[in-house]
Amino acid sequence: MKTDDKRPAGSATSYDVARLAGVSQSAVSRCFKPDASISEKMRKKVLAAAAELHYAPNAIARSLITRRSNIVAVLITEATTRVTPEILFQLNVALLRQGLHLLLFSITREMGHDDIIGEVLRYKVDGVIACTTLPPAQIARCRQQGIAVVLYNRVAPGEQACSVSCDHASANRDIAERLHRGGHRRFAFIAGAADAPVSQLRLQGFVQRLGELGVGEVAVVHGDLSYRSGHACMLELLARDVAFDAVVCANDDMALGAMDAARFDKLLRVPQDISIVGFDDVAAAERPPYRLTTVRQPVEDMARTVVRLLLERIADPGLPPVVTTMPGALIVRASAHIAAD
Amino acid sequence: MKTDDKRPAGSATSYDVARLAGVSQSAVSRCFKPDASISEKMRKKVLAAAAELHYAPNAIARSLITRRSNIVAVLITEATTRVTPEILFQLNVALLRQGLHLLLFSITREMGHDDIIGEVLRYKVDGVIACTTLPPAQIARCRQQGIAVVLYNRVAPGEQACSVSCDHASANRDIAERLHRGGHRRFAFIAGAADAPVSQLRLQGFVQRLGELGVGEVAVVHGDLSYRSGHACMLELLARDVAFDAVVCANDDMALGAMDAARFDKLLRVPQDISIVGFDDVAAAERPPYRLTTVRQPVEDMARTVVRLLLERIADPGLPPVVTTMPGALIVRASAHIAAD
DNA sequence: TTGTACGCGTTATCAA
DNA sequence: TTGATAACGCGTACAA
Repeated sequence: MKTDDKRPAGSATSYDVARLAGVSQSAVSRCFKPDASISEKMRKKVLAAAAELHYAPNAIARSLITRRSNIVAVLITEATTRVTPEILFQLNVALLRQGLHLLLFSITREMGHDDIIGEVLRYKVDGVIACTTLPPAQIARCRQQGIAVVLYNRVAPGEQACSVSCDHASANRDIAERLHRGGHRRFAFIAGAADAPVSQLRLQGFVQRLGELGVGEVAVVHGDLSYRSGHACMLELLARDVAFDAVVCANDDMALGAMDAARFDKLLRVPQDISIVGFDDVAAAERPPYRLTTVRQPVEDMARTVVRLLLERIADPGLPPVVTTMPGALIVRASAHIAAD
Repeated sequence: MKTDDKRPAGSATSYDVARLAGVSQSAVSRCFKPDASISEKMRKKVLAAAAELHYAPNAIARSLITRRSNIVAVLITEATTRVTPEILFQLNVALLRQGLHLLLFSITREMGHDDIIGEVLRYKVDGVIACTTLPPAQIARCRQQGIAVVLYNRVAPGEQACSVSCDHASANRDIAERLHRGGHRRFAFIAGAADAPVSQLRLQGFVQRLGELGVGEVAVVHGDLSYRSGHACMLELLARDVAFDAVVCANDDMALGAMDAARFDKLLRVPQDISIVGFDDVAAAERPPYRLTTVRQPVEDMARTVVRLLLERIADPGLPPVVTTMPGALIVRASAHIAAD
C-alpha cells in the first residue's frame, strides 16, 4: 500500500496528525485539551486525522511541561499483599476513575526505604500512598518537593502527613468490653511484632479497656501476623501455667492458626473451652470450619478516602495534613462468647 | 541561612547541579550514565554537588529522549487478586531488580480493554504484562508500536505474543490418572465460566485423560471460581441423581466451597464418601480443616520467567514470541483417595 | 480562532 | 575528556 509508506514505526506524534489534517501542531494539541477555544470544523478535522493514526497525546511528554504526571506511587510490603490483597485493586480503581495511574513499589527487606523514595521522586509522581511505615525523613523529602503523601493504616509522627486508618484501638476496646460482658475474666493476646504499628494499636486498645474494667493482667505473646506464628503462639500460651479463656489476636491469619492449634493439636473446643477473636475478616473467617468473630475494615471506603485526600492535596498543596480514622465493623460469628450489643 | 536562598521549590535539575559544581550541564548528565568517559575528578565534584542538592535525573525527561521509560504495564482483574495475590508482588520485585517499574492497570467490567490499552500506550511503557485475556487486536496494536507483550497464564491465538503459563492440562491429566488408579470410576468436575481460559484447560486435561482410561462420562457444572459458587455447584451436583465419588474443581476456592457443602450441609465425609481435588494451593488448602489435595503453580518462577522474556524482547524487539509452560506441583494431602505416584 | 516560537529536563552529537 | 547545541513531544504565551 503506497499510502501507508510514510507511517512511522513508533506511534504518531502531534506533528504527524497536524500534517495529515493540514493544520498546525498547536491546533492538534488544543483539540486534546478539555476547555480549549477551537472551531467545530477544526476539531472534527483533527480528531479524524488522530483517529486514523491512532494518535493520543504522549503522557510522558505532556507531564514534562504541565508538571503533572497523573502518576501516583503506591508503596506496599508483602504483609499488605497477604492481609488485604484487595486494597491494591481498590486503590487502583479509585485512582483510574480520577484519571490517575498507579506506579507500584514493593518494599522488600534488601531494598531499603531510602532507595525506594529516591526512585519514586525520579518519576515525578503527583503523590505517594504508603501502605507501609514511611520514615519522617522520607516524608519530609516528599513534602519539600511538593508531593502529596497519604498514609494507609499508618500515622505520621507529629501529623506530618495525611493518613487514613481503621480505628484499630476502638474496635479492640469494644471487643474487650464485650468479651468481659460475655463473662470472660482471663485474657490472652497474640500480637504481631513489637514494632508493628497496627498490632500495637490493637493491643493497646484491648489492654487499656480491660484495665478500665479492672482486669490488670493480660498474657501477651508476639508472633509475626502469619497463620503459622498464630499456631505457635497459641501452643506457647497453652504450655504456660497461666489460665485464660479468651484469646484475641492482632489479625485473622494468626487467629485462624491459633484456632487450629487449640482444636486440632489440643482438642479444645471453640468457643466452649476458649473464645477466639481476630481482625481483618479475611475470606476464610466466615467459612463453616472457622466462623471467626472478627472486625472488618472498610477497605473500599478507606481506599476512596485516601484517593480523595490525595487529589485535594495535588490540587492545593497548601492544604494541611488530615488524620482520618474510620470505624471497623465487628462481625459476630461463633468463635467467641461475646455480648450481643 | 543565606546559602539556601536560591534552592528552588521543586527538585533540583542538572543545571542546578552544574552551576553548583561549576561545570557544564552535559557533564552532569554524563556522570549519571553508566559507561561514560569522564575524569575521576569531575565525577567526584559533580556527585558531591548532586548529593548536596538531592539530585537524581528526572526519569520522565530522560525517557523522552532515550525512548525507554523503564516502565512496564501490568494488567490484572479482580480475579487475579483473589486467586494469586502474590503474583503482583513477585512481578514487581522481579521488575525492580532489573531496574523496571510497574504501572498497574486494574480491569473492571465498566472499563473496557480498549480504553485501557489506549491509556497504556499513552504512557510509552517498554512492555506489557497481561494477567488477563487480551484481545488479538490489542496485542497487535502493541506489536505495531514495538512494545513487548508477555501473557501470564493466557495464550495468544496464533502465538502472536509471548506467554508463560502453568501447564494446567497436564496437571489435571495427572490428577485424572491418579484418581482412577486410586479406585475412582465416577467423576464430576466443577468448572469456572465456560469462557474462562485456565478453567477450560484444566477441564480439558481432566476429561481427556479420563476418556483415554475408558471413562466417557463426567458430570460438569459451571461456577465462577468463587468459594460461594463452589459451594452451590456441589449442592447442585448432589441434588442430581447421577452418582460420583470424586470431584475435581477448577480452582481451590471452589474446592473449599465444595468441601464445606459436602461436609457441613450434606454431612458427607471427605475423602471417605467423596474425594475432592483443587488447583492453586491457596493458603487455606493446607490447614487442618481442609488438607486439600491440589496443584501448586510455580508463581515465583513464572514471574521471573515473564520478566526475563520481557527484558529480552525490550532489548531486541525482533525476537519471535515464545510460548512457555511450566509444570505445576501436585500437593497430595488428605482430601482425596489418590495413587501415590 | 489560528499559527509561530519557545521551553519543560534530559540525552546525543559533534567540535574543541 | 569537556562543552555547546540540537533534538525528544508536548503545552502555552503571544501575535496575527
